[in-house]
Amino acid sequence: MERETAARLFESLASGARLDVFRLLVKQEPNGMNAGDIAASLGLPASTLSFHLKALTHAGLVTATPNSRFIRYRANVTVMFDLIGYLTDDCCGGQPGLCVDATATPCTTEDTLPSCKACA
Amino acid sequence: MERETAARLFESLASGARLDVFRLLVKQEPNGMNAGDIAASLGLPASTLSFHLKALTHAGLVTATPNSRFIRYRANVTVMFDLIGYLTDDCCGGQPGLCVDATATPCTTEDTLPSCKACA
DNA sequence: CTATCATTTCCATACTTCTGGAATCATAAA
DNA sequence: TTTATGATTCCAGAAGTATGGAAATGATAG
Repeated sequence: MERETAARLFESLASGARLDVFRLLVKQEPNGMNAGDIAASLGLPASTLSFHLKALTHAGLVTATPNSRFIRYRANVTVMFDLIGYLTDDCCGGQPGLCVDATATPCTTEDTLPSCKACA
Repeated sequence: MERETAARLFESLASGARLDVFRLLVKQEPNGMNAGDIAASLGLPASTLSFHLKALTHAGLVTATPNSRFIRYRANVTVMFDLIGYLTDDCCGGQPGLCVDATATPCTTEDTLPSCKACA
């Protein structure tokens, strides 16, 4: 991943409103939501939400697919995982056993999560 | 994690310079680096680097420990993993099998990575 | 005490982002 | 065609962020 791409992705998450939008869409995967439903769900004015949705889609964290008069927004979880991988890449210089022991459960199987690639 | 905390953390990563600094420190874990060495390594003016280090430490992603005339900076990987967990929390509404199948290797053991907690 | 060095703070300038009402666009139903 | 509705764009003011040279701070060595 390019550095400027990652910076743009993080910037698109650097506001409370956009975090709310993105996390809501992550929860709604893989169905997504219409802009109006997002606005109603979060209590945001339409123009404000549109501003933030544009930032998220332009960064690539969210996809927009028009459907008649509606536009369905979805979180792009692949990009999200790529971004996490970029952040944690070569963590601890690739030496195992140095990293934090954070407990968690992977998403689908035991080994499908991108993080700290070099620490294995 | 509080929403505003997460937004501040993402904002602290929303610039190419700060991404370079943080990723460099992630690689250097658990040793850290002095400000001067970071500046030399990345080719940044001292005042500019200080500005960005302040943003990272204020957000909590980086810790600073004075040591004689030097100040040693370290990446706070625990906060980083908490942030990843916040982003991926309740992914896909907690339903397994809906998420992307991203290939990766965990950091220390097979189950130490925080991500998509609800999808297990 | 003085010199030196690592780092931060100060400062002004330039630039970018955030917000939400009003206007606009686009699609679909009557 | 007219009307209603979902969604975006436009706009301007307010607020925040980035940059880097110069000055200040603070600690160590001689």
